[in-house]
Amino acid sequence: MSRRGYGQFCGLARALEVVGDRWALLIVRDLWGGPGRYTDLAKGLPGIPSNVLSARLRELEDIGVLHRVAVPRPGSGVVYELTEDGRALQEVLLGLGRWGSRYLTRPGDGEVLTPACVTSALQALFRPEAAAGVRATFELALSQPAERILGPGHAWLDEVVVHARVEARRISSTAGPAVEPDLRIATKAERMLDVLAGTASPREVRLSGDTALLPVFSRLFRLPAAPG
Amino acid sequence: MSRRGYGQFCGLARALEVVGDRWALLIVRDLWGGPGRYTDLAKGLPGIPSNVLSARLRELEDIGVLHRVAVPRPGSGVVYELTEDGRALQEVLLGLGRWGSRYLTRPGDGEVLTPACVTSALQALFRPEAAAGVRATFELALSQPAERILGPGHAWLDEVVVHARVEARRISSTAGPAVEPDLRIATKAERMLDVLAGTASPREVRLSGDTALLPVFSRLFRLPAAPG
DNA sequence: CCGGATCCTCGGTGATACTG
DNA sequence: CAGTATCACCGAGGATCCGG
Repeated sequence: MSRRGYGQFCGLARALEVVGDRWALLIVRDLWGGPGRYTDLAKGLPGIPSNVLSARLRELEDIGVLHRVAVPRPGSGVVYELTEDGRALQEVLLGLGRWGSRYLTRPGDGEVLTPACVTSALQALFRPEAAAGVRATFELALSQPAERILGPGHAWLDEVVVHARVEARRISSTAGPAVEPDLRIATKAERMLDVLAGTASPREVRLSGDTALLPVFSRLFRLPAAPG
Repeated sequence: MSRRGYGQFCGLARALEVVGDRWALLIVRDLWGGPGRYTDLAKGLPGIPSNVLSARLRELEDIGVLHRVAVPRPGSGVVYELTEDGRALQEVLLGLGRWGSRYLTRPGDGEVLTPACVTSALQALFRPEAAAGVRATFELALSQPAERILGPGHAWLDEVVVHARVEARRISSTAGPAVEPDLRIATKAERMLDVLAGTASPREVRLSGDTALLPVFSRLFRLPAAPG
């Protein structure tokens, strides 16, 4: 982190010098879904100081993890996009997210869900071996209580909607609603892990579409065992 | 990092809160080879302030990534050992180290090799598909120039010796010399990547044992393409 | 509104010295 | 050997302001 290195000729140390700064890897995560503009990133990273976001974007660009692209129209027009080196981080970050999800129980105080949180979780926890023969599109709508406020001026989405397409033992997950989901799952944000684990109470989950697909959906994912 | 979280209910964010602090992942890396004591860690992490090492160890212990074990004899007797959750980080860190190794060219100013750097690199860059039929023990001795000094009071190893056992398409890599290596490779630290890539000049490498195994050794590893 | 730049504060980090 | 104590410093946090 910082300009100060670790003094070691080591791939891991070098990686941490390059993307170990605070917020850096979350920026990379938020750009998985495609190019994003400064304001999109700021929205997906509630609480990041604007000067830090600005500094990280410049550092990550200098390093070659992302590059800025001028977009013709509309808007003032500059988006940030991952380079090939940046996309090469995806499998690593999925693994790190999978590891970290063992420390997730329910949203803590002041913790919110963002679309990138959900899409990355779906990809990280996906079990290809359990997806044989599954071919469906799922839409997930997670609502967050308005009380969960970070502070003045910090906006966040009161409902996070993402969708996932499962096909050929692979999953692709994108922010936003699906055009025609086979199953739509709506619940509170704090129930997300229960839905993935298959332990959610039916009374807490509102379904639309092919209801029988819910257990199919849950079996697609594996949550790591709790620590200890 | 720090006590301040990211405000997101996300596995990746949680992981970064837990092990994203500076030095934390390098401590985990240095404990792969087995339990180590405070002084061993300090030696393997040249430049880490003692208070930071102390703080990280306590934090990582609180979280459950490692735990301290009282060792009967000899010495005052306390070693740090990875827990199961800590060992679960290995594959992730190998991936991160593999990603970061694309930014390695040669040791920069003030950069040293440590045994953990070399053993983790061997494991990270190993290609199982290229190890079919290979069954051998290699010893690697990398010498570092004495001029590469970090500062007063910072000791480091002037020669890093590790060994690797390749068998059944797997590699195990350990610090220290091998009991009876099939091939011993000695060169300067700055030539390490050349040896792994198979592009080292024969004049720069001193071999002992079955010399014909050198190309076999080099083909066991793949270095990522340079960035850009 | 977008894309930052600027200013200030606070606390983690780095470096050194010291102790059970 | 295994840390704790102390202090300077600089990056992160937080708010505000500015040019297109």
